[in-house]
Amino acid sequence: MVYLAKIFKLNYIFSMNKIMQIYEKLFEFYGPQHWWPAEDKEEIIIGAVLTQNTAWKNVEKAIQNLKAKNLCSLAAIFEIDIEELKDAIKPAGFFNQKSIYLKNISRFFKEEGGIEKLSNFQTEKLRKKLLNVKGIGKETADSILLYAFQRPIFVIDAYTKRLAERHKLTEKLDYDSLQRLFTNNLPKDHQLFNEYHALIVKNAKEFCRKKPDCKNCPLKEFL
DNA sequence: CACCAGGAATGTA
DNA sequence: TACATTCATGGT
Repeated sequence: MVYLAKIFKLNYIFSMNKIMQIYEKLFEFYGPQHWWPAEDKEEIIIGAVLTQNTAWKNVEKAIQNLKAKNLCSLAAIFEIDIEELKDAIKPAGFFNQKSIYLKNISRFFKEEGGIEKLSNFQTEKLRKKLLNVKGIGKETADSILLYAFQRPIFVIDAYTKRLAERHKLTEKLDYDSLQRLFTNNLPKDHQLFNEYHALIVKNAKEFCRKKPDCKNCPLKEFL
């Protein structure tokens, strides 16, 4: 029974919790989101840093600048002069810090022998290694784990927090509590976690930014 | 003009 | 542990 429930497309057979119901509603409304929007895993990792507290639109410009200079890889970022790196990522903001963060991450992957080697580590071990890199916090680490390494780790962001708040999914709104909430109420499926987080972002951008438009939101019935 | 965006590090009590 | 501050560009 529990095993069958892991096949999330059949989960409706069993009693669906609120977390799962919200996912079903979002997926029904928006369909698959095809995240992470990037050509390869290294671009995901780079984008994960660039998007820290930054509109994705600006990250896209920075990524394009990097690609135009053949800098959109960890090896290239490791080698390039940091001032030139700053110049390329400038549209994404916080370029003084992010240039250092990207250098740190590129050095980390170099020292660890690349993505292939790191793929051999268990998820929790890999997560701790990522968190040791200055510039990678919980959300960035989890984004990399989920979208680049395909690990079943649920990403919590400001949108997820606001969703849990508005729909009264829980009392405790800190990162770890929210992550446990979603993890404990969903089948541990990386593809499901992938879509769910992307759908939360999609929905927030469409109905919650600026003037909240709750009457047309697919989640209005859960308020 | 103010406010926010797919956060994290650092400092304070 | 629990908040407050700082970082910076570009869109609304």
